[in-house]
Amino acid sequence: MVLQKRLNYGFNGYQVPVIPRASRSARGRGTIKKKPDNNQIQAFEMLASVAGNFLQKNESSDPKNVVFVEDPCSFCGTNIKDKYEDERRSFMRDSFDHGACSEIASAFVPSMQGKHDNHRGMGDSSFLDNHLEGQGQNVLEREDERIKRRSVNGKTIHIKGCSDGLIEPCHKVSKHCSLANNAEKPSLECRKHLDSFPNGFTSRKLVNRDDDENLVRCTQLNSKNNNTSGAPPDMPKLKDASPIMSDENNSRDIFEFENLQRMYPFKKRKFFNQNSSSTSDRGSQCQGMFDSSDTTRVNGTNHGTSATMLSIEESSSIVGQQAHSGSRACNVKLSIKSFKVPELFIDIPETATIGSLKRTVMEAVTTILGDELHVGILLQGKKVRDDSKTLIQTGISQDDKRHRLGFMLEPRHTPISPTSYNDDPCFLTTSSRKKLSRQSTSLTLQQGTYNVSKERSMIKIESCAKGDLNIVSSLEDTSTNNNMSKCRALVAVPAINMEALAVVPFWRKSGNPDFAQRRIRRPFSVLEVEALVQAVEKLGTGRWRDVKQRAFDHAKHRTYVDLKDKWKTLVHTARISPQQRRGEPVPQELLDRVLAAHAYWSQHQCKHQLKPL
DNA sequence: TTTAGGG
DNA sequence: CCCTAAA
Repeated sequence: MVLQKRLNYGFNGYQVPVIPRASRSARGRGTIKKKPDNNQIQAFEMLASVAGNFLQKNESSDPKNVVFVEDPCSFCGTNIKDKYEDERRSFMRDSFDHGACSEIASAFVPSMQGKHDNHRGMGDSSFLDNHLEGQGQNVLEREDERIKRRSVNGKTIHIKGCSDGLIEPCHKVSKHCSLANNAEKPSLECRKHLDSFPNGFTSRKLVNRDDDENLVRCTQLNSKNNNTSGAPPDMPKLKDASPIMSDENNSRDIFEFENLQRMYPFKKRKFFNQNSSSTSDRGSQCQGMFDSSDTTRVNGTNHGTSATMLSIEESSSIVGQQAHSGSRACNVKLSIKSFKVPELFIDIPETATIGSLKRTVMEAVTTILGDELHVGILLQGKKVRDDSKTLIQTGISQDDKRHRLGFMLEPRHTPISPTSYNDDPCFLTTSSRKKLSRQSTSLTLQQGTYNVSKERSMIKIESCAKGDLNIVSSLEDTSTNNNMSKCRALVAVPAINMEALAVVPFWRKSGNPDFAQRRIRRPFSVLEVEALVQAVEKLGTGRWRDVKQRAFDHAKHRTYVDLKDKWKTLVHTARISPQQRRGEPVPQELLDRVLAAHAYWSQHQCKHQLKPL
């Protein structure tokens, strides 16, 4: 079926980090490959998809067919609006107070369209405040006003009650989607779902309900449909309900299905279209959720192009699909590009027990993920099971940056193959990883750069969008020069996939390539070039380690491979005309020396001996 | 781990 | 800069 195809397509885009080559070829630099934070983003996007659904309007080709659900839902027995508002407030209170990413705020503030910029840093309190105080109020308390506003925008919003179950609508969606073109009938019923964000996102009440199988299903993707190599991502499993749908239930999931898959193609294309992202641009990858139900939200540069499912610009978080909405039944006019989970700070004494650490982390994470999960802790790849040990006893101290502490979110009721990740979580077999990952999210403690008091270990939890990791890693480079190196960033790596929600944190060395991040680009300065030239003149072109040691021993970010590469480019640069050269101009004198040295050492095999030039 | 080269 | 075969 078409939907499945599209879904899998999207998943593949995520699963298989194909982005790199394609994007890299565009410019050959500043692109990302197998970024760990992509996975993170994915994961949280999955969450976002639920959250986003709340705001999503699933507009048909006819913008008039925008429907909101207002009345209490008989299924959940809750007034959606009230519930949403409660959740929103709770979320805001719990999260934003701690410097949550502003993007989240926007996610909860549908009326702030157009006000969201990329590059919003975390903890942009003023930004948050503004919207929380101002427009945030509009979300529900002033629903009518919002409706008015929308109406002014030429859209008619119908408010309709949710009279039946939350799930039932799902199976109707496909129909409605197909009808969407005709603007016959908006997928009204679907909206019940969509608009019940709290139910899907933070509300465990609903999810926990034993009789709420349907709802659970609706927040899951059909894992059976992994008919391609890539395992489809999944929502974090908030409940140990069966994520597997029976055939008869299949249609029910179409809706969520749709919403999720909708997102992926965009994401995928985004990367492919990321034709000029410089390193610094990656900081902008931290995006929030946006309500782009209003077409005014559409970013002018990334929509309306022929790339129906393609266009997502780096800086935009939502892509309007006006241009082709009419030609595709199920196209929605918005997509969540990325979703940032607010950072959480955990300040815990070293003498605290592992158990308390777990609980603390759990508390924080629970705010977002719901509390049907518990935290597992990995240290050096091994699970720490003894809750009574103290952190220090376990080897978790602020002074040791290398202990590589990892946190996992695991479903309470789902036994996780102990052998699998006990031995080495980084080398899970595909199958075992699938088992694990289905309901697990991993949080990894990575070296970071946060200040911490001497007596306490401050662990920063943050979901990382691309930019974040970038920041972290770049700070790492300079950590030796500041006093921040003793801290760590706890990076949430919710690699949530349908089939493979990897528990695997990111030991780069462990060989898991999915968690590698391209280093930031650092052009060589003339001084560096000079040092390099001088060293090569002395040592030759085949002893890069020595060159490194000799001239760049203190430049942690310059590896001998870097130096070798630089020499390569220097030779090339020296051979081309000055007009063709780019970047900071290298003095001709240096380039001459490069050629000379290169020529010399080409003749004289630099056999481990210092040869005078 | 390093080197050497292609991408 | 990345990725890797080879050494």
